Amino acid sequence: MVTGAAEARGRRYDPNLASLEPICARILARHRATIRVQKSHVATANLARIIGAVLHLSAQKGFHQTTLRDLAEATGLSMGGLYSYFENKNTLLVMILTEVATTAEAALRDAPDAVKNDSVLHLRWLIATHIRLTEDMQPWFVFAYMEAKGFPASARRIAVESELATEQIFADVLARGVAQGRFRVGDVSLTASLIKPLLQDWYVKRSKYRKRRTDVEVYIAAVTTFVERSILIR
Amino acid sequence: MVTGAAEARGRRYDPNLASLEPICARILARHRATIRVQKSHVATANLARIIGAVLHLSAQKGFHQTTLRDLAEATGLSMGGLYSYFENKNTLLVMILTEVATTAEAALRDAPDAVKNDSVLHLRWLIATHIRLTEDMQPWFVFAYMEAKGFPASARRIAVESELATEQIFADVLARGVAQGRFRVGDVSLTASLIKPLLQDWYVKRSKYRKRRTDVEVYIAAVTTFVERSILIR
DNA sequence: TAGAAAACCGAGCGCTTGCTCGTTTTTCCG
DNA sequence: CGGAAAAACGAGCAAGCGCTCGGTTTTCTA
Repeated sequence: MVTGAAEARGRRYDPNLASLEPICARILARHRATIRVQKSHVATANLARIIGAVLHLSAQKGFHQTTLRDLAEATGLSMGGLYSYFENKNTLLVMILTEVATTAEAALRDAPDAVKNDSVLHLRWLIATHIRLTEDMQPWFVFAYMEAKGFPASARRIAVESELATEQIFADVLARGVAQGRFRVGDVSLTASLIKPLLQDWYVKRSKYRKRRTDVEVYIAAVTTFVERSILIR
Repeated sequence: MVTGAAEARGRRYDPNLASLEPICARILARHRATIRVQKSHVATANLARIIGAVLHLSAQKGFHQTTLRDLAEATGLSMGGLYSYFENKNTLLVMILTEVATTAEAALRDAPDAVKNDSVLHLRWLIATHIRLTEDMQPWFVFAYMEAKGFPASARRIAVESELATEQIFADVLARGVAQGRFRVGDVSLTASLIKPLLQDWYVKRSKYRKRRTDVEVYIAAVTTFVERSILIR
């Protein structure tokens, strides 16, 4: 069971992808035009504090219930100071959503060639990478998952399209595996939609698994086994 | 594949469980002490309008973003009129959460005896019943799933405990099936936690499946096949 | 180290929110 | 039909919201 896990474990995604400061440097670059603070290291550091606080507070009471006064207190900045980093509260939401979407896509499309050539290994790699990435960026993914609703259609679309893009990556691998006679799958895209929630459960219900002391790698192994028993041709 | 679906399909849950008016009659009974409107049919009818509107508006913009003025307009009642049916906005949330929790538990514990005796049939029945129930009460379950967070710990506990109760029902059947030599399952409670998100996906991402024209029964069959291939001993 | 530029500050503005309460309308029944 | 009980009404209140802007502090450089 889960043979070849070693190969799949071999190369992970770039760790810079999932660390707060590098992410905020990328956000800064993307929003250079509207962020009024000039010095990059100051801007990056404060963005990290702001977004860290947004993620933390939103996880507790939700984004809408998080006020800018809460945020000021948590970051040590003032009301006015905050507004040098974003033009309005919605911008904050969009910053996070787009960053989650692009990071997820970048990480999942970056499989090593050796893995890409073998659909079984590739699926295994995708499962492991998705779970590890969302483990490292748990607050980000929870935020994108929970707060996307009820917002400017533009923001919602980012989240929905990202979800579909991820699903499509899985569907492609499934289709390839079927063509190669490795997988037995009735409806490829429906099966991909069944795998997705197995991956999402890890970050959406993270506290449940923490309480049960379920390890990430144990969860990865469980999902992998569960999926492979279901679709692998032996 | 999915043989014996006929038996499992034989008896469904009581349809009164999932219809708006009967549910609101139950809510009325539970909150008789605090609801100031005396006549039962008036109270039930208006409760149905109020809660229907809450579910509808919350699905669009979230519970917190739904104002009592929105609610007044949607129901045709006045601000003051609304307050004859609940003491504050949180009560509305608690009403819905508790009703979802008790209904889910009642429906899932109500398997026919013939089904209960066979762990494979029982698991099949649980999957089908869960998906059908959440299909019929989709707005309710989405509400409980999305809005539970960031609220008086009491309300959150209702949701979390309900989730665990459901999971336990599945775990029990899995354990029985393992004991009877019908299922091969490494970790019973971990497997139960993997089945749960497969069921939840149906109502959480309902619009995605609607867009793809995936039928409920097709989804039930897909989940059943997926799970059984994974754990059934052939 | 002086002075300009960059960063930060926070009281205050207009507006919305949950909720109340004195009043009006509707319902019911002798 | 009349009058009391039940139900519904909606303007108004205090509190809290996102956001601004004139002023202060910090940082950099010449």
